[in-house]
Amino acid sequence: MDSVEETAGGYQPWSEVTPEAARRLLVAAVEAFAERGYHATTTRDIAGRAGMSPAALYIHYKTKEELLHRISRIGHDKALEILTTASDGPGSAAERLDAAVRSFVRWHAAHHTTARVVQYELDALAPEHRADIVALRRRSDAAVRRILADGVEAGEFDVPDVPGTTLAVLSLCIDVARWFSVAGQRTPDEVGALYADLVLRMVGARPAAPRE
Amino acid sequence: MDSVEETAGGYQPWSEVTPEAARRLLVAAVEAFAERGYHATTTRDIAGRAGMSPAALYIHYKTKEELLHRISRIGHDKALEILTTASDGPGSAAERLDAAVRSFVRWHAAHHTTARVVQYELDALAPEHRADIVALRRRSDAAVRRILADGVEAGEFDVPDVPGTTLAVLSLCIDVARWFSVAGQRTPDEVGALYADLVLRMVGARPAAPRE
DNA sequence: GACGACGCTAAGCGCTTGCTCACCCTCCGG
DNA sequence: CCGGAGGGTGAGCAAGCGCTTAGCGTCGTC
Repeated sequence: MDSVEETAGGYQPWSEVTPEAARRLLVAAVEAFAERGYHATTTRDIAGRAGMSPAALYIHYKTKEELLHRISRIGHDKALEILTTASDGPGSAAERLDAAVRSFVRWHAAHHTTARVVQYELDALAPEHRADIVALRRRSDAAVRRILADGVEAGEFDVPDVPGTTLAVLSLCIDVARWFSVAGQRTPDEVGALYADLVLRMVGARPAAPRE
Repeated sequence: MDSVEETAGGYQPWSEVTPEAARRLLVAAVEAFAERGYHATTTRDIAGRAGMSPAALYIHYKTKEELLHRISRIGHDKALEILTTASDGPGSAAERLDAAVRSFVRWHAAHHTTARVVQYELDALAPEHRADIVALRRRSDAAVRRILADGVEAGEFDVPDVPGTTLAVLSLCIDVARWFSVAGQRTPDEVGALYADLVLRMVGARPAAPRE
């Protein structure tokens, strides 16, 4: 597995996870969870990938579920940051929507192994942990909805159903994590560009967007 | 759980699964897999939901994985049938695309518990079993791509990247299974109508479609 | 150079898992 | 009234699970 290169070579090197051994375990867990799913992954497998004994995991994390929670939390923080940056940024609604979709999709493609865990292992979380993740997701939803609402108000967009379209846009972007690189041959940038274009069409963007 | 009503009251009553006890087990497995995921579901849980002892499962199915395979197979058959019916049907490309998305989405919403298992538990399948499911998915992809290609050729659609847009359309529809009814308040028909409209916008449909 | 503190391991506990097996009903043809 | 077949059960096996605990080596500190 060349996963070390992927995470170490790229950005987001999980720098917020501070004891180095804890970071190694977390990265190993991301790989394992993405590959086989949370429930099919054993603590022995995670520790093994990190080059440690099974017991080492419990020095840095109380349970296997806490590991998932940490991963989910960091990932959702990043996702929310991407969306709010675009949402609060300058430019027309179309430009902001383009930026939001483009960067959100690019992240899901480039970090599809992390994204897969973050987006598809939600209900393996304990109820309390799930609650604070769900709160983050609602804020992501709000960020996108705001762009759409702004665009409609400014007459830039034609969107009969703003909440429904918000849901569809987010759903479309998130699902990139499921299929990306299984199909191969597209770069994250290319997928981001394609999806930004498709979403602008979905909202019936009129002028503004300096593209195509 | 009122799942019995859902599957018995609606269409697709799993009538193709012939010994009645085997059908009860399969329906129980669909519920359990959709709720907790394949790996988190125990054979005791499945048998319990079907009102049987754990050992009864092995009279009708060789392994737990065979159960998943049967579910996946039936579901993918249904999904492919829906798409090819629309794809081979009469009407303009826009009308056929509308029908395809509308019915495909409606199915994913109405049978979201089945769809969730079918679409998101693929890699719990054994390699040989996965292979024949993947073949079915490729045919689904081809059905949608054909509609798009027809529309472009006829000058009805404006689609720069047909394979990429095909992927996006299918991805959008499939992901309905993930979020539907968790959010609540929309009927399968409403989601189908919304999504058909969004997809027609994505492909830049010009005239034809007698809608909106 | 004694000494905790810390990061880690070997061994293993208690429990659950997928699955099996010996046996038991119930039905039905003769 | 018998007998065999097939759907079903209770008990349980081997293996694997998440997690714990006793102890070990290696530090920095005085």
